[in-house]
Amino acid sequence: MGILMPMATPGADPLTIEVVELIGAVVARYHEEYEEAAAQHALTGVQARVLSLLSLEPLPMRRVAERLKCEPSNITGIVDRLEARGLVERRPSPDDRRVKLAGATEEGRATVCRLRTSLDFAREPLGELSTEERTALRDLLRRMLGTRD
Amino acid sequence: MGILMPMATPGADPLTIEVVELIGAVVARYHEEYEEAAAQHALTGVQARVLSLLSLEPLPMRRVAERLKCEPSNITGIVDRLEARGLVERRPSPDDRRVKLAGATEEGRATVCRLRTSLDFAREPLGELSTEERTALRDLLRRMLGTRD
DNA sequence: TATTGTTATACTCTATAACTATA
DNA sequence: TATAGTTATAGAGTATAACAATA
Repeated sequence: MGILMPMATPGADPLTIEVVELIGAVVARYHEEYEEAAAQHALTGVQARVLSLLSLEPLPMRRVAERLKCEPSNITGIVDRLEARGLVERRPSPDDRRVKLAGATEEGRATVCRLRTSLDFAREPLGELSTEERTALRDLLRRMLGTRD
Repeated sequence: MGILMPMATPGADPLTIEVVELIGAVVARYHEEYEEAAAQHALTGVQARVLSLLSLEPLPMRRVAERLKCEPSNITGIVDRLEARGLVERRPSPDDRRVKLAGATEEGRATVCRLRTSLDFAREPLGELSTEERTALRDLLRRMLGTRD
């Protein structure tokens, strides 16, 4: 665990540097908490990610790879391991017999629910902020990410 | 690549949910850009992280493991690979002959400099924000993270 | 005895390339 | 021929357990 990086930015003003460092801290915390929550259910971070994705709706393997930004060949093994534990099922697509749709089972969806409960990143640190502050944070993050709205 | 997670938070209000999603987007972007910048220098994310760490000051292997929040046995291989490329050196500690200090070489530090230049996460999206907005963002992130200051 | 770094082992994730079955 | 999923392979990161050297 732990793939994060504290990298000062040369040429930037101290304020920008501090903001970048704070974002790094948020990223680190987000990851740690996610991996921990996943581990509590004997899942890796990637497995938890795929399971959450498939709990919303069944997806062709290829789509899962796109979402994860990895090669399709990798999805085979990840879904294999989830399927072996009864959390995910593969079924052929009615439209195209080449396609397999992967979807969460009942138990898979239940696991995702418990996973969400473990993941207190949302409630805990954000709990410090008032509604006005959350709104301000939302607007700043939107602008940072170039979200049009 | 890609270990990130879009997880709605049940029970939370829409504003909180959106903020969590935005943070998820920032985390995803941060990771992608970091991995990309590392790959441009034929480094993995973890290697770039360790190299940056050691470019500041030499550290005992054990300390590197603590910073990365992983088992010390893993650091051996990571430093081996960096050392094989001449980016890092091991030398015995003068204080304790059990300890090995890992430090970046001249070339290692040069690589870290180039890495930083590639990593435009700081300048680009933050460039959208005025000084006042950056200050506001800094204060909100500080409060979120419980930074005392 | 305890600690530091290493080795050995096994598992997961990753990219690449080749294969199969469909289209 | 093109596409979806798989298999095979190799490399990297990870945790666990056992080991040598040193404290």
